[in-house]
Amino acid sequence: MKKKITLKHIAKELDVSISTVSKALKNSEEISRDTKEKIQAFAKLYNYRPNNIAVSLKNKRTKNIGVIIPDIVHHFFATVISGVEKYANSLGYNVIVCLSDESFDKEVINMEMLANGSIDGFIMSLSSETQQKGDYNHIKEVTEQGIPLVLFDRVTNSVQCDKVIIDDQLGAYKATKKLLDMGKRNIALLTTEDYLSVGSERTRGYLRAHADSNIAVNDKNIFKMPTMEMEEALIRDFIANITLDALLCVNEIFAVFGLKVVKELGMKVPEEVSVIGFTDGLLSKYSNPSLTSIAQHGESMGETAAKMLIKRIEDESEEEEYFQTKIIEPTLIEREST
Amino acid sequence: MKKKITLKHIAKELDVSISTVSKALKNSEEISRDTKEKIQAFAKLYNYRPNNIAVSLKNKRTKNIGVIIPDIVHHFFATVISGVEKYANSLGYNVIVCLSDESFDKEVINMEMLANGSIDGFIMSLSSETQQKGDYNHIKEVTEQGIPLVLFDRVTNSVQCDKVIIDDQLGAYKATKKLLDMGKRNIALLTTEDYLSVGSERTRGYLRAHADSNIAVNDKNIFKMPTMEMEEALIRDFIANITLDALLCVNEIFAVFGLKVVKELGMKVPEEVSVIGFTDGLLSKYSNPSLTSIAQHGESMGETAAKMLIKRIEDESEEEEYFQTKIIEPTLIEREST
DNA sequence: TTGTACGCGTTATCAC
DNA sequence: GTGATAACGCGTACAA
Repeated sequence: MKKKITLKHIAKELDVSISTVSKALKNSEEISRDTKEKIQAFAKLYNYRPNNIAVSLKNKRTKNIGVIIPDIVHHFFATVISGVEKYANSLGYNVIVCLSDESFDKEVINMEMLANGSIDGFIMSLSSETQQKGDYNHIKEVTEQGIPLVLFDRVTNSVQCDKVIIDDQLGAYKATKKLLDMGKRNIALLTTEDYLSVGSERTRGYLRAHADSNIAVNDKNIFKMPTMEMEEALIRDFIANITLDALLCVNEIFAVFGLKVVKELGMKVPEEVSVIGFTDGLLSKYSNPSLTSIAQHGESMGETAAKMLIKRIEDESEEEEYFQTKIIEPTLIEREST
Repeated sequence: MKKKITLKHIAKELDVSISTVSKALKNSEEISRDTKEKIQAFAKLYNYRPNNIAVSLKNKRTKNIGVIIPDIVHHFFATVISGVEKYANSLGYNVIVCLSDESFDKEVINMEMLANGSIDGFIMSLSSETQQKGDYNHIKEVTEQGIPLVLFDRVTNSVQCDKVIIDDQLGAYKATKKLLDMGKRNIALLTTEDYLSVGSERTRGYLRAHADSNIAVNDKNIFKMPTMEMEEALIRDFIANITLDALLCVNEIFAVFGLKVVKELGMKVPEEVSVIGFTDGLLSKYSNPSLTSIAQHGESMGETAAKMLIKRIEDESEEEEYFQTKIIEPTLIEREST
């Protein structure tokens, strides 16, 4: 087992000082060609690499980005991670992923863990429990310490920081409008309780589309799921007890399951009932019939968030405190279900 | 902006030495009650937390685990991450995720980046390109440095280390046997080239099941995809040019798409053609009809891997070099497609 | 009971 | 051209 080699080892072996080695490896002009060559050859031979931890301690820069998301199994979050990863890696940053599991406590613990020097900045999406409680002190503490933060997707006005979101209202509006224009008049909406920022925005878009078309909304056609959890029975009940000619869902899991229920109840898709979901993931693409859906562009969201964060991290002039909110436009992907 | 507070600050503020502060915060017996109380109160007030980086440098322990996977969008890998995360976090470890994107080079770069002190150990699944090249030097270097490593799912015999896999051969065997027992005689197999360890194992299971039942295999019924990529045209061609009464696929994306093609070609599922896939993810669960599939238990795989790794990390007695391979038994989940 | 000194690995400054 | 020294923040053996 050959242990990791350090500057000290090289120095001793070659009988020079540590600082000489350090400079030589940086190709400093101060060092003679001979010495440099000797040291560089030796370092290459033993595959010397500076210890990241020591460098971090010295520079007060870790080159790590902390990403906290509620859940990794949802396709949307996975794509965001992927986007963050790509951009961050290209600039030499690592990505530390923590899952809050939709729990306030886990979110707090993870943030604290990372905030003590492990990372240079955060990218996060709030857990549903956090949004429900409306308690953002753990986040404020972090920003007050001067650690840059970018919130995405599930955000809040209570925290001053950079944000990346999609225009959820517009997404829902577009989808609803399309359905209305197709002549649908009984569009069921399967959304979440209002404390989830995205749920309430999407509900708003649905309502606005109706208002714009001067079409009344039947309250019975709207169902707000208590959490992001799939509760099949609730969805079954909802759909079975209304008459609908279209179904709009706030995520693709709800959508694909809703689609299934609709078919089981004997309605034809898309002939009798059209279905549209949010998140253009594999589920939408490969469901049967394939789902028309509102793409949230997770990868580009992740990339944008990473870009904003790294800019903040590397920007020395910590003067200006104006924060930006980037809004990504959702896209309607039409498939077989409409 | 209140900067992060250090022992030094506290010491200066309270006019004691740094070591006194350090000891007091650890509730050392050496320090008088008065001093301890004073220091602890002050620390709590200013929300003191030790700097992880400094502690890491000192202890040569980062409490970070590096996870390298080919891809995060595949449901299977996402569940593994989730399993690793849960177990690791419960013991105070962070998880650093890197994606190799099925690329050898990215895999090497990421490993090197993390190996220089950022993590205490690796959990990884080989990229397809790495398996194809059969070049494992970057991995051997890491293990030779004494960094613990656990390989999962896509593994190789060329590297000596702990491993967690599912019994892929058995999984395919079970599925094939079931189909044969149902009277199916033209079972198409949609797999990958043999260089992918899981693909070749699954193919083997398929063949063994036929042999055990004394049923000849028609070579035309086996198609090996060149990569893990979905290439819709290839799958279409394959299925259109054979006669089949069942379809077995090595992952759920292939399966759900295969299902679609079969239906488009006018065959009824499951009446005329049965379909079974690997990976019991959301796609399988919510496809239409829902897919019978072989569960790989990703979450428990992740948890097992994390458990093995952390044990290795925390085990001081680096004597014994016997490595384990944990084999998780796949489960056949029966749904509507068979 | 408290403080001094040292080391973890690196880098930057300054002295020779 | 080379080397000694200090510093990043923490913890601990040892000295006072």
